[in-house]
Amino acid sequence: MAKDLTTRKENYSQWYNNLVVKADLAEQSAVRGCMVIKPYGYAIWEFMQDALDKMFKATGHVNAYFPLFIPKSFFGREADHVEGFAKECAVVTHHRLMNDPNGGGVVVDPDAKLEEELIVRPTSETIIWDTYRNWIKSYRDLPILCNQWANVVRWEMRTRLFLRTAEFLWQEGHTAHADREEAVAEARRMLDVYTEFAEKWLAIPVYRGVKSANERFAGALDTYCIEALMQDGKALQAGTSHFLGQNFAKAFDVKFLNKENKLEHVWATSWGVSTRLMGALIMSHSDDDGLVLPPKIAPIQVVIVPIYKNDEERTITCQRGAELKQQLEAAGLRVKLDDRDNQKPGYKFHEWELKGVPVRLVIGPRDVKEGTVEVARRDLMSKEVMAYEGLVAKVTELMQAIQDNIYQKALNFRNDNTFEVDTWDAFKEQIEKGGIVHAFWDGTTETELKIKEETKATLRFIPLDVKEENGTDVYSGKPAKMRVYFAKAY
RNA sequence: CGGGAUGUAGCGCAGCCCGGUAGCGCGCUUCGUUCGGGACGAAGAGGCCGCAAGUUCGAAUCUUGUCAUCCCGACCA
Repeated sequence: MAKDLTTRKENYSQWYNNLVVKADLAEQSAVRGCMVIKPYGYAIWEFMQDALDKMFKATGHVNAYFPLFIPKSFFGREADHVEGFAKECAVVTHHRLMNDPNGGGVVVDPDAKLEEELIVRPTSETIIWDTYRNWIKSYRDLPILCNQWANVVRWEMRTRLFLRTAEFLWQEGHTAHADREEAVAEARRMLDVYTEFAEKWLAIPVYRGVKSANERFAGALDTYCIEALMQDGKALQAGTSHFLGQNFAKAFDVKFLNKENKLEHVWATSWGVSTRLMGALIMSHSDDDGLVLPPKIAPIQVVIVPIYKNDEERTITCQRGAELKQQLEAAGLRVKLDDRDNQKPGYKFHEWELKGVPVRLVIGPRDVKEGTVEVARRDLMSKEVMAYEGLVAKVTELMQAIQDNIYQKALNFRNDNTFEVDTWDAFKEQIEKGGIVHAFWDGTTETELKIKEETKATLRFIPLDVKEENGTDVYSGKPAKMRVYFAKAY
């Protein structure tokens, strides 16, 4: 176990907070609820951004940027939307500071009050749809497939590093379409993109589904989601894609002339993932020794640690290490040679394990003489001695093997912790223990809320293409047509 | 917004009950010895004790106020 890292069993939430800070991913800032993302954590986010951005572009999307500030009046236009976000908005009321004439330091200049307050965006539907009105006149202007990488602010009561911060980074796609079918297809397509990203890159298996009316995004007709299961048995919503219908087009008067020369409202989607994925990544794979990063998004994929007793040995092992680094980099790997002279090998081993580097190569004088290298895997915490010859190919293969193993392990955990239950007692008992529960639901919000009240479990999603079958609701005992998934969630 | 807790060196903490001018561990700096799983020795640097009043000859310590943060809930990506 890593020094000073709380174990998961001891206190899962403390383990998480501890790990985020110790692995140098992020730390609390001077501003309540806002974090500083440190270089190592930000590097992971950049790999996420890079992969997602490529996938967005491959599916025909382009990037744009819209303002941070939104006129207050915009929020009133869509009733559900304002209700959903009103309680967590940061509001700008003034535009100038001054020195307090009474010597109280810098104060807000009361003469600099804004005519209309500005809301720091909690999400950008309103400002974007106000803009789209000017962009869209004809069916020939559609579809619009825009994404933006941005920060947003939601004034949360209680925050946690990456999982829920007052300010967070995300991408938000906002698309406009000529008809309903195309918009629904777009929302579904982006759910596919998120699924692929979560599973192939982050090695996080996800369930795909649609939210109940109660859990739907404010202003959406349908909210599709990917849900992941964390190691403590709680679910985490990892991404959402919304079919917005014509709600925003109506609220912002966005119409187009169709082929029949008739004026119609535009159909919309929006979809996003955030730095919350960092939290999902950490909680899916990491252990009591620290982070476990899937090779595809690990800022450092291979770390090389030289072992030596004197200057001469230091020279030859570092030389061999540098040579190996060059070869690995030529093969496209991200490599760090840890030639610091002020730390002993043991210290370095623990540090890189804490930071989740997938593979560690150790080169001592013995290895140089015998043409070998010690190869250690972070995911298995195993090590073996391999020949220096042909090592590049072996390490390259290891990357995929580790990526697959991490995914498989998470998938097994997820499957082992998804339970089908048919009685209310079994439901309560299982929710208490943790995991995802698959049970019959009568389809009413009333039942959903009662279940939440009594067990704190929420209806996470209704599976896509859910099969209709007859059963009885696990709570109400009323006839039910389908099984859905419940869990306690982040 | 309810409940709990904490503010003393970069980090983690002790000292407070019983007032007398601040200490420990880690880290940091320099030198030497070390180096195949978190090294050791020696010598150093670093703090108006969250802030503001009050009591007192004297406050990290007592009183009052205030600010902030963290944790657990309710709400949310």
